[in-house]
Amino acid sequence: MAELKLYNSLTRKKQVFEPIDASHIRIYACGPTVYSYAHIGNARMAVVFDVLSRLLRGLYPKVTYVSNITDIDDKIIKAAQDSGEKIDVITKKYADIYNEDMASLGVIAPDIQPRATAHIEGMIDIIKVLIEKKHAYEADGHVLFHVPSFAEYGGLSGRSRGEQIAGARVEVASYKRDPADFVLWKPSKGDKPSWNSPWGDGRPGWHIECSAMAAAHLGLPFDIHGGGADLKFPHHENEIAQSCCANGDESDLASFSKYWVHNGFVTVNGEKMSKSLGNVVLAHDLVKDHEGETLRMTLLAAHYRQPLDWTDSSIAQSKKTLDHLYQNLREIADIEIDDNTALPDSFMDALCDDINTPKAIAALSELAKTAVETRSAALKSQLIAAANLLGLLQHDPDIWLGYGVTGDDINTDHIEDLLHQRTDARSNKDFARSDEIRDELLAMGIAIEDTPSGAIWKKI
RNA sequence: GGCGCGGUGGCAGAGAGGAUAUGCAGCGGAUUGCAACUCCGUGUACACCGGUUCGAAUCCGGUCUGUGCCUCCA
Repeated sequence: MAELKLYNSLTRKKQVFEPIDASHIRIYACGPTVYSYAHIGNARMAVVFDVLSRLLRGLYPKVTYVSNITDIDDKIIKAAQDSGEKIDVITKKYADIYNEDMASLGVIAPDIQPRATAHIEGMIDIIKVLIEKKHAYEADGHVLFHVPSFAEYGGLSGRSRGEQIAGARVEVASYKRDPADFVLWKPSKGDKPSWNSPWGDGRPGWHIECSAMAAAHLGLPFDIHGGGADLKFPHHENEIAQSCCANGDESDLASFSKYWVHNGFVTVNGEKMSKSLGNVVLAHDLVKDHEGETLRMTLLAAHYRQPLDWTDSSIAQSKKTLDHLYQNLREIADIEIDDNTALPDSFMDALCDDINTPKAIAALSELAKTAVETRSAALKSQLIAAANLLGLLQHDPDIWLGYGVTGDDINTDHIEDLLHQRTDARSNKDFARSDEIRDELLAMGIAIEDTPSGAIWKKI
C-alpha cells in the first residue's frame, strides 16, 4: 500500500499520515456559510476534500468525512434583512443549491453535513467548560475567549500575540480584557435569531460552531481538519484554542485535530475574487455553461496548495485534455474491464504524495496512451479505476464527444441524409459537393469524421 | 510593519541535487481527395547575482518581483 503523505499546516512540514485509529479515519472540513451562491473558491475546497476523502477510502476500511453548513451568521442575518426572506428559507435554499452544484462537480456528499443551528447546545456546553476553566469570561452580555489564558495560542498560523495586536486594524471593543479575545457567544437583540443560554438570549460566535460540530460527530482528537487557507487565522486558530482548552490538552495543539490541510486560493484573471472588484465567479453559473467534469478537471489541474488562476482559457484547456482522454477511451470502448483492478502505482504514488493531482492526471494521460497502444484490458481497467478515484471520465465517451447524440435541436434523419449524399458525392469524386455538405453540417454544429468504416458525425 | 506562499519552455502546470514530467498550442511527418479524428517526431524552460558541490531549476545568502493573510472571507 502506498504511504500517504500530507502537508500538515500545524507542523509546516510534509508528513507521513499516521492515523489515530487506522480502522476509522475521521476528517472535518469547514463548509460554506449559506447566505448566497457558492463561488469557485468554495468549490475548490469541496473538490479538494472530496478527492482526499476518496483517497482515504481507498486506503482505509472506514472513513467519516464531516463538512458543515454554517446556517447562523451575521451575513445570513443581513441577507435576510436585505431580501425580506426568512433566515431558514434562505439557508435552506442556498444549502440545497450548494449541494446540487457540488454534485454537478462530481463531489460526493460528506458522510455527515451538520448544521450549526442543530448544535447550539453543544456550543453552549463547550463555552460552559471554558468559563469553568477560566479560559472564557462574560462581559457586557458577551462571552469571550481569553486568549492570554492559552499559552499555545498562535501555533497554527505562526503568529505571536504581539504581532497580532500590532497588526490589528479593527477597533477593540471596550469590554474585551485583551484585544485578541474573541467572541464565543453574543447577545441577539430584536428580531435577530436567538437561543437561550446561561448568559441570556443570544447566538454563537462563528468559531465555536466548528469546534462543536467536529466534536459531536468525530470526537477528539480526530485525524484531519481542512479548509481554505484564509481560515487558518483566525478561524482555525480559534477552533484549536476552544477545543484544546475545553476538551483537549492545552499543551498539545494536535489534541483537537492531528493534521491540518489548507487549500490555496482561486484568483480570477490574476486578481483576487472580491465583491468590490465584481469578479466573483459562482459555481452555480459555471455549471450552467460547462460540464461539471471540465470544471472539476480545471480545479484539479493545479496542486491544491498552490494558487489557482481561474480563466476562460484554463477551462478550455481542461476541456481539451478531457476530450483527448475520452477519445482514447473511445478507441478501446470494446475492451471489457475488470472492476476490481488495483489502482496503478504511478497514479497512487502521485496522489499519496500530498494529493498531487496534476501529477496524477499526468499519470492518467500516460496510462491512456499506453492502454490504447497495447489494447490491454488490465491497463484500461487501471485507467478507469484511477479516473474514478479522481471523479473524472464518468461519462460515456460517445456521449461526451457528441457522437450520435440526439436532442431537440438535432434532426438525425436530416444529418444521416446529408451524410449519404456526401458519401455518394465522394464516390463520384464530386469533392466540391462533398465539401459543401460538410460546411452545411458544420453550420448546424455537426462535424464529420471519415473512418475506415464510413463517415460518422458528432455534435460540437 | 508582522506572518506566509510563489517567480519553470508560447500557455497551463509537476518536479526539488545527476532522467524525457504531463497536457494544450505551434512546427514537421504519417493518414486523408482536402480536412477532421488519430498516430509519430519536435522545445535554447527553470527571475537575477553570488556561494556550496564533481554536478543546482532543485541547497545556502542576497537582490528584484508577484501574491495572500493580519480577527468578513473557501
